[in-house]
Amino acid sequence: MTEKALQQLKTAETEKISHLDYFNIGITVDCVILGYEEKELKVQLIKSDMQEYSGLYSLPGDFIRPDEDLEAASYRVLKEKTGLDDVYLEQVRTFGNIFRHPSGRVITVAYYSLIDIKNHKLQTDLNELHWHPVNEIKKLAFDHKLILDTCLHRLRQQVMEHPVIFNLLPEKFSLRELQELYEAILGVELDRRNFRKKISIKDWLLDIDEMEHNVPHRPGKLYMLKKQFRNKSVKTGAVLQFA
Amino acid sequence: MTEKALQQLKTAETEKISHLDYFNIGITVDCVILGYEEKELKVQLIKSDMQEYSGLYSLPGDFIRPDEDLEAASYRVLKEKTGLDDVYLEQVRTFGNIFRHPSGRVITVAYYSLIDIKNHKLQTDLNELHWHPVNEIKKLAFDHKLILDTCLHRLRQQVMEHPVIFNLLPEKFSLRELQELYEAILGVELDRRNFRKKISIKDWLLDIDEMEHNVPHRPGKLYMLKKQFRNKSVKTGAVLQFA
DNA sequence: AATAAATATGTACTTATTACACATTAATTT
DNA sequence: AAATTAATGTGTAATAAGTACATATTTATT
Repeated sequence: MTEKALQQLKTAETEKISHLDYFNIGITVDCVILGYEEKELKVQLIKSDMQEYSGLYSLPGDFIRPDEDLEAASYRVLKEKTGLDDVYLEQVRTFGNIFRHPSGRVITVAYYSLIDIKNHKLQTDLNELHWHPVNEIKKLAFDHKLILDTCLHRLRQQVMEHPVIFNLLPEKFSLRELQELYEAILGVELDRRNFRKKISIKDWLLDIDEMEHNVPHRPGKLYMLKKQFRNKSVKTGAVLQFA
Repeated sequence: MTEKALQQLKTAETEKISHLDYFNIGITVDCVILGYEEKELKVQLIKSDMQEYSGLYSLPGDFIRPDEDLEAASYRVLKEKTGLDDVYLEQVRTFGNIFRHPSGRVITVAYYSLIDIKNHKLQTDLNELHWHPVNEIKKLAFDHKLILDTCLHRLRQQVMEHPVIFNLLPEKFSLRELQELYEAILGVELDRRNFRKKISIKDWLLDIDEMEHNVPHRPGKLYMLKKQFRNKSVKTGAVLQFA
């Protein structure tokens, strides 16, 4: 923003556009909270109780407080809705069409978060949020279907380049579980041998010399993500990548 | 955003957080306007006239008007600053740290734009913006260095996957010019033969059977980008890519 | 006419991707 | 206890993509 714009603002009360008008835009964060269960990618949704969208679900979100960073606002929403605070979270895009919200001008910054549904700290009873398989979602309140699709698109990009997918799995997992998760996110079938070769080349995994338990077939080996690849955000330091 | 948040807002005047507080956040767009000239990537900057940042340059930007879409706001800034309106423009990220702006709480949505410096419609005399080679920029006002770096990082990603780079070139260009542009953006040297092979495989270019003029060496052939690859935004339809 | 500087082009080598089959192990069934 | 089932675990050949590298050609300049 230029000084010119600020001057405009400071003297705005004497002009047509009033000072207040510039601040008459609400700004929120919306969170696409993703989990993985029963070979499906799922998202937390709440039933919209706005008349305009009765019967439709919407994404959890809230206004950004004037004394709160963007990331702090989305972490707060996450903590309120899931009880979790040490989670992967990434900004995706800001949505600001004039008529996107029936109650007035509201611009929203969309984040997506990846959590382990089996995390024992996860509390789903804090509110009226429930898991919904993303593939079954046809329509959402507001522009939330667009927001969801944009986040899923970004997730698919990230997954091909960075080890972010592990945030959706328990600490220990088998190669089969990992492959099924890739397949669920990318919507493709992968060849087991080629998949294992590719993962092996990445050198992300630690063989912890344990086996699966309670599976109705021959148990597979368990692995963990090496510590140096654990990420709570891809963006951390990312702008320095080419510096 | 949930209905609960709206309820909170509607009844806010009876509570500690006043209704006005929620709207007491300014929201702007900032534009990283990029061009290419003399084998260098350049960005349009204006000298900051804020006391806090005297002597430093900053990115062009402005407040979003209450009746204006996000994209409309950034197109408006672009049109005001360059006279151009048919340009490549893409949202990159929203920056909202509490103290990023000395005059108050201002959240900004960053866009980057790619323009052809030799476009005859370009008017650089509309304002006090000037081109600065991005590699020589060490410090900017506000958090604008971070915004610039984030946009450049995104540009480098896009360039590897999509034919966006052509927005920085005149309609007709030689393979040498194209290669030098890739080298400037990616900060690497490329092998001429391998580069040409890769470009040829992409099948982006139309051989228009013309040669360079006024070059102090053997002229090369000129090419154009095929029409179907002309993009004013990578995001157009992108969310449907995996649908 | 000679020189300089850039264009234009192809091949061998290495690395990555894809397609594909069989022996092994543990749980389950008979 | 033996047979069956269902998944794990592994390797190789074929193809495609990426990398390294040199020479003849064309135009402008000297």
